[in-house]
Amino acid sequence: MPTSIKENYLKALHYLSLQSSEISVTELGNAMDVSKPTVNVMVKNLASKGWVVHEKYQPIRLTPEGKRAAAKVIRKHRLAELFLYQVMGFGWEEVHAIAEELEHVKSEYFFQRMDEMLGQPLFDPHGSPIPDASGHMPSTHYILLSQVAVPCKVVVKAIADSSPEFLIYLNEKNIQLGTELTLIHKEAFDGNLTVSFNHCDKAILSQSVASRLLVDSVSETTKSKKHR
Amino acid sequence: MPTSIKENYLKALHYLSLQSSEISVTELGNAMDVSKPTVNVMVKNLASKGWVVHEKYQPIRLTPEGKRAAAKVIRKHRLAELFLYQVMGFGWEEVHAIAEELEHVKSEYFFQRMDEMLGQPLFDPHGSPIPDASGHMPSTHYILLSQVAVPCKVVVKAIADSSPEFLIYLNEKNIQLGTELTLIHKEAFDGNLTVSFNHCDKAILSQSVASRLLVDSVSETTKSKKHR
DNA sequence: TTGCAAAGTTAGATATATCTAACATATTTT
DNA sequence: AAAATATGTTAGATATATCTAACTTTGCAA
Repeated sequence: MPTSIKENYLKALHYLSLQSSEISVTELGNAMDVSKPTVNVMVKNLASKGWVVHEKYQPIRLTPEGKRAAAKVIRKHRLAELFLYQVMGFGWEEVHAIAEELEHVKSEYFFQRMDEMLGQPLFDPHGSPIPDASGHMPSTHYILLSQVAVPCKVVVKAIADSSPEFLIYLNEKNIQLGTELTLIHKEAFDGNLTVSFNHCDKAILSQSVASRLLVDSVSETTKSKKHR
Repeated sequence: MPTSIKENYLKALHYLSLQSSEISVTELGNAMDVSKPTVNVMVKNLASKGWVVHEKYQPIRLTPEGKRAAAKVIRKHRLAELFLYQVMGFGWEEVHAIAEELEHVKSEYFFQRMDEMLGQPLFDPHGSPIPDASGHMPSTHYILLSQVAVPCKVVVKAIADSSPEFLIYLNEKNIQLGTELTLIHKEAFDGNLTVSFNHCDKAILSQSVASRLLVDSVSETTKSKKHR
């Protein structure tokens, strides 16, 4: 069983692996907000547990067991977030911070019961998929709003940044998961996107915002309606 | 803010204080399952935080701030137990172990919300009173079943031992909080108590069991019906 | 009232997770 | 290709929480 600190390293390694499976000591140090020597020591430790592979001056890489261990922590985090949102009535901008603590609770029963109460949910309140109990991370195929070509119609599927600041911004703009955005114009200079939604709202979303929203394109033939 | 280990020492000190406000290093070591030197170091640490007073070779004593800090942890524990029982449907024999973890969650919102959802409850599933948010521990006046003179009628008000083993025993015997016990006979030799309850059940409760049940005597005039 | 056992303390070691300072290796730039 | 910069490692220190071994104090009993 990893300590909660090691669990946090595993999570960080998972998120960094999304960019590239090869992770540098510096990157991990920045992500965990610790010095490079600290990373060095910890990586040796994680390697001895079989969660990463690492050779001198080489990049760090999660092993399959490491990925599974990370997914189990992320499962707990996301189940907790959805529980806090759905059962306890917290706002989607509040759940992340509390889930950061709950994810380290060891009791499997606690999360099993959450899972049951929520009906084996597939997504957390920010649209991120919930890994299964055996540590399998579901894959998603969403794209960043910033990478969509205009004009186009898309649906907001997930949020790539769960910070309260960003979520409160979305609350104010009235953008939620499932909101259908019609992309009207993209400013070449700064990437600002003019969008309309909810049949009347209109907004200009900065590059910064667009790169934090994961969307799915709405095919004219309205075919795929799989999840949420 | 105490670390979760210090929170456990505070809890142990609270429970030992119920017997006598003067606590020995040995007692605390036994309660925490650590060596005496470990207690020594930790007590210095707790004293530097103002939670205990301790002079060389003297007994340890919780300060008012220490009592308040302990009560806050116990509040979290008991709120968590009731939440697990009432909202999440765990058995009263399961909640203690999970609450041992949840009590260390720092987020005040989490417990505030539990408190609201449960309607500012006064007692946990084992009948123990829930301290208020400012760290005030309510007093109770219940007596141990083992100390009641027979014949008599009493109501089970609280359980002095939340171990799954004991609670499962009570489940099997069909004894719950609120169960009215008619004490028929007390064996002088071993303290075995013959009791009847639920209008038909009868049981012989050992000294060991009777000393783990907190009861209130049922006055013939059926006056006080304050809590649960 | 002395002597010994129980209780408490000190000293020094270990494990985890962190740091800074100094050094080593890679990579990039000119 | 050499110099400069970035990246990574080693060594040694710190804080927390723990241990064992050895020593001290207290208090009871002979």
